[in-house]
Amino acid sequence: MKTRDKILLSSLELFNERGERNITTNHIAAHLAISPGNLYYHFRNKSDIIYEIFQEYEKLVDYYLDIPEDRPITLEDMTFYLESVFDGLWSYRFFHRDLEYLLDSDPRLRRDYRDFTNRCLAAISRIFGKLAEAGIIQSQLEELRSAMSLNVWLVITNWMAFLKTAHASEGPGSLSLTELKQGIYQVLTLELPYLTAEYRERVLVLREKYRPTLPDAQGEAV
Amino acid sequence: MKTRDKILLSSLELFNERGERNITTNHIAAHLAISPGNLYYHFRNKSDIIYEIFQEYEKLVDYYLDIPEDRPITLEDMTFYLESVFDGLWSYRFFHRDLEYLLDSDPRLRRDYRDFTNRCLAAISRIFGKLAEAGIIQSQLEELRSAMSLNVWLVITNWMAFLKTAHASEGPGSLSLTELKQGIYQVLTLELPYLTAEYRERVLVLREKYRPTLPDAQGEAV
DNA sequence: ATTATCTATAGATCTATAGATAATGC
DNA sequence: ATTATCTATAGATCTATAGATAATGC
Repeated sequence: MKTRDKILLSSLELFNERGERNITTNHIAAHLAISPGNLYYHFRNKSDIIYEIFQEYEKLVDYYLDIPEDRPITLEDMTFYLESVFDGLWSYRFFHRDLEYLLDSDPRLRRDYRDFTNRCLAAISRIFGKLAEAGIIQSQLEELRSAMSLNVWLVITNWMAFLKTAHASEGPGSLSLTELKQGIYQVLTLELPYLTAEYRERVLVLREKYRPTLPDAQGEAV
Repeated sequence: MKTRDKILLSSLELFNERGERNITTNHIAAHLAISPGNLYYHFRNKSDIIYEIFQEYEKLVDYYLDIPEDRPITLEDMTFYLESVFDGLWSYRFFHRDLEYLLDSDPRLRRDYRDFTNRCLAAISRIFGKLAEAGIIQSQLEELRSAMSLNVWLVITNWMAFLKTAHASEGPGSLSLTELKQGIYQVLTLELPYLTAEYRERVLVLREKYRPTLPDAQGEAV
C-alpha cells in the first residue's frame, strides 16, 4: 500500500479512536513510523487529509442512499438504508464529533458538507415518499414530510453524541457498533404514528430488535 | 465586578463567539487586559473555568424545567419550557459544540453532565405526562413516552449544530436566537400525531409561528 | 498580613519547510 | 531524472509557575 493511502487510513483510525482534536500530524507520522517531513510531502496539512477522508465518507453514503426509481420500496430496503447509514457514521465517527470546527477551518469542506446534508435530507424525504407509495406509512403533505425528514436526520446524527455523553463509561472503545445501531430504535419511534395498520405489527417487531439493552438512562433519573 | 467573575463572563462570551477550541487562557487574559498570571491566580486552568460555567448553565435549565406538581399544565407552559430551553442553549451555545472533548477532559463534568441529561429527559417525560393529563396530547405507554422524550432531546440539542453546518454563511454572528428558536417548529412536528382533536388547531397555529423563514435547505437539494 | 496582580520565563508542543540523501523508473 | 524519504530546525504558540510588587483590610 502506498504511503499516501496509509496516511489516510491511519489518520481515520486515530481520529476515530482518540478524536481529531487530540491527533496532530506528529501523531500520525509516529504511528506510521515515518518522518513528519514525509507526511508533509504527501499532504499540505491536516485539513487536506480530513478533506480527503470526508470525500470517501460522502461517496460511501451516497452509494448507500441510492434510491431505486424503477421499483417500489420494501421494509427490507428501509432496514438496509438505516443499517448502512449507521455503518457509515461508525466508520467515520470522528467526523461529526468535531464537525463545526472542521467546517470553520476549511471552506471547501463547509460547502461540500452542506450539499451532502441536503442530498441526505432529499434521500430521506424520497424514502418517506416511497414508503407511502408502498403502503407502509400514510402519505404526508410535502411540508410535513420534509420536517419529518429533518427530524430523522437530527436524531441519526446526534444519536452517537448522546451515547458518548450520556453513558457512564468513557474511554476509547466504550462504544460499540451494536449500541450505535440502537439509534434505529429511535428513528423507528418517529415513524410509529404514521404506519399503516397493515404494516404496524411488522415494524414493531423490527423496532424491537434494536431496543437498547443497556440500563436505560432515564431509569436512573431523579 | 470582581476579576474572577469577569473571567467567567469573558470566557463565556469568547467561547460562544469563537468556539472554546479557539480560545486559550492567553486570549481570555488579553481580552480582559489582565496578565495570564493573574488569570491563573483565580483559576487552576481552563477546565475549571468551563466547569463553573457549566454549573451556571445547569442551574439555569433546572430552574426553567421546574414542573409544577400542584396544577395542570397548559399550552402556555409548554411554550415557556420550549422557549426557555432554547434560550439556555443560546446563552451557553459553546458548550454543546465541543461537548465530547470537554467531557473527556474533565471527569467531574462528565458525571455532572450525565446527571443533567437524565434530569432533562425526566423533565421532558413528565411534561408529556402532564400534557396527556391536560388532554392536550393522547396518553402514551411509559415505554413510548421515554423514547419520544429522547427524540425531543436529540432534536433540541442537535438543532443548533444543524443550523451552523447546513447553512451557507459561516462566520461569527451568522446565527440568531430567532433562527435557533425555529427548532421549536421541529419539536412540535414530533408532537403532531399525538395531539388531541381538541387542541390540534391551537398547536398548529403555535407551530406556524416558528416556521423557518430562511430558504429551506431542502429546496436547494438535487 | 493578606489578597491581587504583574513580569518573565521554562518547558512542551506543533506546523511546516529547507536541504540532503535514498530509492525508483525510464 | 524523478519520486520518496529523512534530519534538523525555525518560528509560533500555550500552559503554568516562580518571584517580585502593588493594593487592600484589619
